[in-house]
Amino acid sequence: MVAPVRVRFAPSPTGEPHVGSLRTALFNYLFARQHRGTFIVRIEDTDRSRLVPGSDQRMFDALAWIGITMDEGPPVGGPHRPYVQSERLVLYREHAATLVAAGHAYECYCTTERLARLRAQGSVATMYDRTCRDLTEEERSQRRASGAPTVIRLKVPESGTFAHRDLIRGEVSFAASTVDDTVLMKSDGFPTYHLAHVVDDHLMEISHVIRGEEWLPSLPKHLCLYQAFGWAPPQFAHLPLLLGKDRSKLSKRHGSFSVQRFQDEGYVPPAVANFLALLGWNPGDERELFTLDELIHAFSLERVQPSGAVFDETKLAWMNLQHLRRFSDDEYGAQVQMYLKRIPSGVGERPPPWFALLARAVRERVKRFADIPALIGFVEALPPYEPRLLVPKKHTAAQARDGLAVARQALQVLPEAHWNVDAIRQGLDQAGQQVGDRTSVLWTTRVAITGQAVSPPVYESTALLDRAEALQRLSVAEERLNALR
RNA sequence: GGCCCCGUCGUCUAGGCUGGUCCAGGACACCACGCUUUCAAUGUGGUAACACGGGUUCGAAUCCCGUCGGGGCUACCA
Repeated sequence: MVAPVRVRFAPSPTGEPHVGSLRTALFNYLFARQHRGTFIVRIEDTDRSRLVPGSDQRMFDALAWIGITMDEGPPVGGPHRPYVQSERLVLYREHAATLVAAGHAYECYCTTERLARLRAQGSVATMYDRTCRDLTEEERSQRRASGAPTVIRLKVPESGTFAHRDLIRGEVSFAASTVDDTVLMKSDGFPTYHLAHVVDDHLMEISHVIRGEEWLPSLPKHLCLYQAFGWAPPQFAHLPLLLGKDRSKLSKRHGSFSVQRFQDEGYVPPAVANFLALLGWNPGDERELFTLDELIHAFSLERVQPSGAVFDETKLAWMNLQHLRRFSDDEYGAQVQMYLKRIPSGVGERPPPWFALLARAVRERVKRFADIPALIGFVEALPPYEPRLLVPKKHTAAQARDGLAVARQALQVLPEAHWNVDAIRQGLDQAGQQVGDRTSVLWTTRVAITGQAVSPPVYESTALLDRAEALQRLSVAEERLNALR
């Protein structure tokens, strides 16, 4: 019987949730669910200077948005509460004291100024010079009496090797001589990430630590801590980094990659989850469209790649369209309605059927909801256009005038109650037959209705307008055509 | 500088552990043509990669060594 799977996602509440964090959360979640394990969220807020109030809640919202549910964490509680590190300070102090008492850690009285100077001059080694490591008891009480700020440092063995079998990279090892005597407890009484993380993971019985590759260099420190405490370390899996176009770690330099931004641009949660999952993982066959549930079944840590992955938004957009297709017109319309309400779109109040119609008009020509407003701007106001635009290529103004006239007649006979796409399509198609030239009917109508050469389909575009408004625009167009010589 | 990780089409990747079926497969993007007298979507076709150099072997994208390249970390931040 193997130990139950317990994984955790441990974000720092330092700002807007980022897609990189979301991916780490997702991999942890998929792994937990697949193994019928437990997914825990823990807030790592040990750095008071970088704390941004409210960002923990933003992160919970981002997780919920993409469909990740947590089994233990600040909002839901759990057997190992509290799940916020700033509320667990006593625990860290006790454990740090234990380490000092056992000779695995020591107090350090060096000032930050001295340490900075040390780093500045030493171009070779940037590690702590261990000045306070072997002080006598007398020397220590002397320093303490002088009121010097104190930190606690890990006493790393001078020789030996820290090795571990990473689930994604295989054997990784570090010579103890290259491992720094890291600070465990800061002078403000808060633990550093290293101490808090190891203590919590052990206390919370974490079985697998799945985190970004940027943590790989601190693995030996953590292994050293487990050793010092006499605890068995969990398994580790270091995920490949998410990269920008220039192949460096995704950061602000590359623009915004906040979860918020993707919501604002109208990407849907299953598409984002699908895309993020495929960054560094693949199912081993040629499938690439997955729902969250399908991901849970297909996922495996063994199939996660070790090399970094460039975040290609073009592919995300394509994938978004694929997921958008799973909505019916009504569902799609409802989503768009909610979306347009969130952003300033210029689209006024409309009944749900109107949005279903809108869905029909735009759904195959839009990859993200953010592209919709530009496509349907003509609905609220007819854009100015050159009368010449009404004349199709290889046609004369007279032909256009005829086509338009027949089109208007065909639509005019439609009563208000029959003002719908099907009737409009029928009317215009018949008009086209009557004239014997579809182009002169359809093209002129398109321009008259939308004021543009490029627009959603004529029938839908026309139906999106009120009957009176549509007829009005056709009349206007006829006049412009008449004025054309 | 030091430590560590990584290296297949522009991008995401399959294949590598168990060498031959890979003159390297799929997807996004791109190009061409078809459909549609809009745009898009879609269909068909196409361009495009095993970083380099040595080994091992009858045979290497696959194993070994080296080089080069890229990235991460190097705080009383996570």
